[in-house]
Amino acid sequence: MAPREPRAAPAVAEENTREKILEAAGEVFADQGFEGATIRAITERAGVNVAAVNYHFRDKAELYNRVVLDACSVSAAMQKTMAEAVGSPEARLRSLVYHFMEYLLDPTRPDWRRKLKAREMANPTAALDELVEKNLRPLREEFLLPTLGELTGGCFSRKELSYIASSVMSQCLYFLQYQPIIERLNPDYYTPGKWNIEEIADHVTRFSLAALRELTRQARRS
Amino acid sequence: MAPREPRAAPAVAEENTREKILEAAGEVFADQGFEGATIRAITERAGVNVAAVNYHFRDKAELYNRVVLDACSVSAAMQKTMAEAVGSPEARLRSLVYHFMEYLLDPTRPDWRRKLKAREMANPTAALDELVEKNLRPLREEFLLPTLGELTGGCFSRKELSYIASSVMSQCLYFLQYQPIIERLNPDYYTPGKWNIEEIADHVTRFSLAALRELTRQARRS
DNA sequence: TAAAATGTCAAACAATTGTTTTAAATGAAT
DNA sequence: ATTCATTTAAAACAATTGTTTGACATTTTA
Repeated sequence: MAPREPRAAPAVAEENTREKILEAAGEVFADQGFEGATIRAITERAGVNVAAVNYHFRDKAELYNRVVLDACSVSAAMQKTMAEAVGSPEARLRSLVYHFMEYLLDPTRPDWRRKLKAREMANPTAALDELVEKNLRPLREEFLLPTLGELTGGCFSRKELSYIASSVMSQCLYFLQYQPIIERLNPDYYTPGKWNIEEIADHVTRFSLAALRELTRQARRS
Repeated sequence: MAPREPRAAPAVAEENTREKILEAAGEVFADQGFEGATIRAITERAGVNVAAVNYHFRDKAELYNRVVLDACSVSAAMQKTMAEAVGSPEARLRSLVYHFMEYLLDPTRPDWRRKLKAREMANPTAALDELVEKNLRPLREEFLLPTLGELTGGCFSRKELSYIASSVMSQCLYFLQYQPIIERLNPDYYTPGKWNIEEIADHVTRFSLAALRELTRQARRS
């Protein structure tokens, strides 16, 4: 029997069984993937009964969906800081890049969220659609593209701007998705788990702004 | 269900069972991942018996290893074209980007290689070490970093150059790894499965060269 | 030609999978 | 105290998993 709407206060003592499952499932799914993770591994780590998953969530698939959406949902805090971004287009781009990277790499949160995002992007399920529509597309359409348009003074078509936006976003995403490669390729100045977000965001912004300035200059010349 | 094959003569000569398994395993592993793929799905697609996998390969794990290493090995052709790259640093960077993207996206080969690479990078096994050491590091150390050094006239430290190299590579890798996102984000000018490598490589090169030129100019000014 | 070797197959194996069932607790409402 | 929905737990379920078995057919070897 499925749990009904919280009409009244939760009957039995701990509502935390559900939360314990979500937390444990995040770790196991990130490590083993959807197929590799077993309900028994999840419930064991959570210290609850096997049947709890099918009770609190319809089945394994819905549990996975819930976990992915929770892990990928952009925090309200970031939404706000981006919406509030003011000042010169350069400053706005810098703020955008910084907060996007902060969202991607957030070192204050357990690392399984990063793994799960990477896994989902490399091997998408239905959850990716929501991730794109709710997080990435608004970021791009409402903040990134307009800002890039300003920075280039309307010199470029939408398609060209789209490519440029990809170049900016790709640099941010690189440090999320390719962490296993970066660890191997740059062991000299990369210490695992400790991202220098400030430094990375600074480079990405500088590199991108430099490209934009030069591209605009070239476009104006012709 | 006994399709009753026409007494297919199985004997010593038929080495192609092994090849059929490898090909089918590539597709299934790319689609379902290691855990999600079942030996029965593989052998069914290959049109061979279930026991064939355990006969020709020790077990499922060894089959996966064999498939991944085959898929990720860089072609000798690309090694050669990169080694032969001559001309101005700008031309060399362009050639580098183009051939790297060609290696990543190679549309003449079945798409499961791309998927498998993406999967491996997001969720590395021991095979990733070989991929990095044999493919990515030589590319970076022998071709990318020296070329970038020339283009910036020695204005930057190794660490700064390393960041710049990351920016260039990230743009290339983006179109490999984030294909599911690109499909959703840019349905207007992206047609699934048909990459315009020429166009993408052209943009990446132009964007990167523009950034390098402006960055160098700024560095010289101070 | 006889015997060993090789490759393939259907069938069965033991283990594990996600899920369901059944029953026992628990706390709030009557 | 009784009722009742909600939550947990143990056991059983049917299906699927990777792997092994043993027989059969073919080739190679001697």
